Amino acid sequence: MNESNAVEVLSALSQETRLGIVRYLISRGEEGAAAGEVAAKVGAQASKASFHLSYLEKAGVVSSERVSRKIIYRADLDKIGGTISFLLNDCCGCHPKIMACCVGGEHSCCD
Amino acid sequence: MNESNAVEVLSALSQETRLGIVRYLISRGEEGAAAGEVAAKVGAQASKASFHLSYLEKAGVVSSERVSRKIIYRADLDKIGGTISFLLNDCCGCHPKIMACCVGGEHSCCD
DNA sequence: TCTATATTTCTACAAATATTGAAATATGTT
DNA sequence: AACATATTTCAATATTTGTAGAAATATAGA
Repeated sequence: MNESNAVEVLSALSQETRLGIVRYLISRGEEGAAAGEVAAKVGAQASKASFHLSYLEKAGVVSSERVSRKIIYRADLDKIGGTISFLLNDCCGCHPKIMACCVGGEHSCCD
Repeated sequence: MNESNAVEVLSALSQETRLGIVRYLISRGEEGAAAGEVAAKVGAQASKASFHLSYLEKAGVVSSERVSRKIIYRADLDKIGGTISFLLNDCCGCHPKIMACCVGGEHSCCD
C-alpha cells in the first residue's frame, strides 16, 4: 500500500452511499450480497448502486463474482485493513496518540 | 464521531496534496508549521496550499493559530485517531482481519 | 423463442473540486 | 507613511463526481 493507493481507497470510502455499501458488505462477511440487495439496503436506485459498486471495485475495496443472474459483491478486508495500516504507520508514524485508537483508547470497543 | 463526520474527514484525506500536508504536519508535532513552510514542503503554490489547508481545517483535521505575520498549522491527532477508531469499530465492526492492522499484523510497525 | 429478472451502460446534466495568477488583507519594520 | 513579508481571497476555468432515467446486456426458465 503506497500513498497513491491509499488516496484511492480513502476517496472510495469518503462518500455516504459508498461507505454505507461497504458497511453492509462487511456485515455480510464471506457470503457477500447481490447488487440488487445492496441497492435496496442502502436505499439507492440500481444504476446508482452499480455506479458506486464499480467505483469501490476499481479502488479494490470490494470484489465481484457473477453467480447465475446475480452479481455477488464482497468487501475486501485485506485492502481496508491495509489502508488503515497505512494511516497508522506510514502516514501517522505510529504516533501514540493515534495508535490509542486501536486498543485501550477512549473510542475502542475491540479490546 | 458519526458517519457523516467520518466521511468529511476521509474526504479531506483523500487528496494527494492534502494527505501530504497532513503527513508533514504530523511529523512537526506540537510545533506545527507556517502556511508558507507547508506550501514549500509539499511543492505547492501559496494559494493552492491555502485552499487545501482551509479544507483540512473545515474538516477538523488541522487547526490554525496566527503568530505575528505567520499562521501556524497543526495536525489534530484526536480527530485523526477518532476517524480511524470509527473505521475500526463502527464501520468495520472490529472484524479481526481488519483489527490485525493495529498490532501484530503483516503491515504493523507499531508493536 | 419469448418473457422475466438482475445488473450494467449510456446520455445528459448539475454540483463539487482543483488549479492558476492576480489582487486584497494583515502584520511587522524602517 | 512606505515598504516588505505572509497568507488569503477572488475570478476564471478545467476536471471530476454524483444523479436520474432509459436503453442495452446477460442469464434463466417456460
